[in-house]
Amino acid sequence: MDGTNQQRRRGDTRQRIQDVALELFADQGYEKTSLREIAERLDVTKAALYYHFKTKEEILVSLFEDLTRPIEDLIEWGRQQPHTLATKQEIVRRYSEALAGAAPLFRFMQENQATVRELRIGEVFKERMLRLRDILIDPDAELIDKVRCVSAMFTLHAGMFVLQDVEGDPEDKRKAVLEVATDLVTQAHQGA
Amino acid sequence: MDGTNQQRRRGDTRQRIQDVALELFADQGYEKTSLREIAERLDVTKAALYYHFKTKEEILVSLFEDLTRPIEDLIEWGRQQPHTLATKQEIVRRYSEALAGAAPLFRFMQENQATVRELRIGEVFKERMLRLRDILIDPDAELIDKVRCVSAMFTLHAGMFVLQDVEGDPEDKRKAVLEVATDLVTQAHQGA
Amino acid sequence: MDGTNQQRRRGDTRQRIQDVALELFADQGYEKTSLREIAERLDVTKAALYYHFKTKEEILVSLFEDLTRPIEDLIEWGRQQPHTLATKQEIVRRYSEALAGAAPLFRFMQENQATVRELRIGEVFKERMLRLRDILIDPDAELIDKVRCVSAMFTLHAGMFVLQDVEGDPEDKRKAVLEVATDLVTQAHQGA
Amino acid sequence: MDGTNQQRRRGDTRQRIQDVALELFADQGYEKTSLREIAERLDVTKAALYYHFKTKEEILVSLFEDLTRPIEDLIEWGRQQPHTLATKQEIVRRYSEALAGAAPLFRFMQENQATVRELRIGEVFKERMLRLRDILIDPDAELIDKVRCVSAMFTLHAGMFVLQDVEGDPEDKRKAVLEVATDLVTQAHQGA
DNA sequence: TATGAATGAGTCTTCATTCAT
DNA sequence: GATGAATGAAGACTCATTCAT
Repeated sequence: MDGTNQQRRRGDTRQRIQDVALELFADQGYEKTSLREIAERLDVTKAALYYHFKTKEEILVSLFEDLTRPIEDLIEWGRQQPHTLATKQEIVRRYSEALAGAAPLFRFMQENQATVRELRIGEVFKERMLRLRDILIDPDAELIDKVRCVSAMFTLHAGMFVLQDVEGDPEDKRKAVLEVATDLVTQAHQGA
Repeated sequence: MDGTNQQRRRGDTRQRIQDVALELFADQGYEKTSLREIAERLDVTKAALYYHFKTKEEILVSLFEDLTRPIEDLIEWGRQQPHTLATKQEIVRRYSEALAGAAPLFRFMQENQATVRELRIGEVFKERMLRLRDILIDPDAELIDKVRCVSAMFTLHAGMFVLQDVEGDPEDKRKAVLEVATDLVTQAHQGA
Repeated sequence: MDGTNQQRRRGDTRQRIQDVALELFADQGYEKTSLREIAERLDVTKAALYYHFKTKEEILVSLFEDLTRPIEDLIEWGRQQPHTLATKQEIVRRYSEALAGAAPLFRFMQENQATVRELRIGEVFKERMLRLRDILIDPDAELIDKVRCVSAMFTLHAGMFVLQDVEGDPEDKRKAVLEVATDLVTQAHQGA
Repeated sequence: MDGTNQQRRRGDTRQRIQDVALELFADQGYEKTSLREIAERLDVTKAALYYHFKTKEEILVSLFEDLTRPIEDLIEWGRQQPHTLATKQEIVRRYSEALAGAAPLFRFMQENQATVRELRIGEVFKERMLRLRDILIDPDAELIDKVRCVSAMFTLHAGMFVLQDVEGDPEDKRKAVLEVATDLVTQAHQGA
């Protein structure tokens, strides 16, 4: 009976560590999640974690890299497009989808900014956000339009989590969030 | 010269603890800030902190209570007004000002959500935000208008910090953020 | 209304400290009772305790001295009597009464022996017990009779506390304990 | 020479912790024995203790469980016997032996009652003593006979430690204590 | 692929005590 | 007859990390 479970666990320990770690990081925060806790949940020893990852931070880095590759790709694609309104709207649309695919990670990033800032992924993430901003808004745009863009990005990032206690279908909510963000970017593009 | 310092330190240690704690909490996060660090900065012993505050969390609670009283008052005021568009705009305007007066604390709340959620102030803050939301938007409004309101609140909370690397006068930035938030609330009020 | 209380508290703080301390020491043990706790119960500051007593241990010493004076006197009296059976029985009877008059302290001594042993009163108490033993039993008596005497003393000391969960009038219990102890001493006196 | 020591230390650290802890607990009391002290004696770090035991209390619990199993068994056996005088005497005899096998622990329990009462083992121990009492004496017996039984138990528990400064062979002393306890139980059984 | 055993640095917190006022 | 403010030492406990096996 346990045989199947044991079998299945062969070879995918690394993946299971990532899964549990992400869940706990997102739930409790990075600092409050200890390697002991992760190990206990998986029924392995702490030392086993160190076979798969060099440090605690490395677990997070691996999650970040694995889960945000689509976003990295999206942004790189965006930089090579003409910065038309259509492109911007397309970017926002695809960004919204990408976020939905890695929701727990982004919830984590959102809720642990102080911690993330000190970590390796903090730098990477920040720089990525700046590249995204530079696609969505011209550096010479009016201040208020910059704010609109930043607001759109924030809405995308945080919208979902904050709406958790609002009733309604998650996909409907995502669409609503997307629409508001698109509006903001559109207004920003057209200037006051 | 030390004489004056010593003199001045008489009786205001509690305040000085709060000041240093807020700075460190906002800078490094709650968990990464140890009481040892706070004490060292003040050149007192850890035990001295415990003379003034019962626990580490109490320091944070005291900061929260001292600094967010105007906001609590504002929200209570708002609940007693008719929920007209004008009221909503007034609330947003005054909220923006109140936030500016406690910027470091709000930066802290924003960047340490995972931590704050487990703390006593997390509950209080969340409940306050819900009250604010209920002033800004009708519970029966369209989903998208709810999102607009939430987006407005987020814009106010996070706008300033995210714009830190954008050049420009802080007060100008605040005005821009306020304008975007006001727009969102206004759109939300008028429905699609 | 508080005036009377305040009035009454004038000048008897020392006594009140002793009362509260004894209660807490007996209830929770010496180490687990902090001066903070005592002070809080009395609604004074810790420093006030130090006005009346030089150290924590001194509070205990004062309790011991105040409450065990009758016992000290009793033992001194006993030493000057002829060591007849009648004397021994009389000693036991009066010891039982003396104990009842300082029950909380003796409960404390009984339940905190490890602690008391390291304290100043430990030595005094032990030496007193040896003097009592030497009254109750001849140094050349059979081993078993010595045990009987020690057992009698223990019965007196611990009997009451252990019988707390037995129903019945406290004074009846004391009488029963006294009778058993007297029996033991009598048997010891008469030898096998 | 250190080689052998090192060798020997492999794998029996848990046991060594228990040994040292029991010695120190019995000697100085529970509260006055710090984990630092235990660790230093063993030449390991405090953290090593926490690898083997979850808390300080757990060390004590493990000692209690390991050392009092025979007593638990004895009492369970006793409950299933008819409560005749012979059974009672047999119980007392075997209890005396069991105590001798765990003398330091019982000395500890005896001398740290206030502390033990607040600990997990306090409950267990108290309940065990009540079961023993219920074997030795009928709940409807005269008060004085109840006292005799309690006195017998106390004599067994405390007798040995108190006789430490009396000269004589330890086994002789144990026998004498046993005899006094047996007498008391016998008298109690036969009623006044 | 893991585990068992351990470490060193650090955490928050509590305590008895002191002393100027 | 007390308080306010502080200290130094110590407490139990947790953590990320290491390494021989």
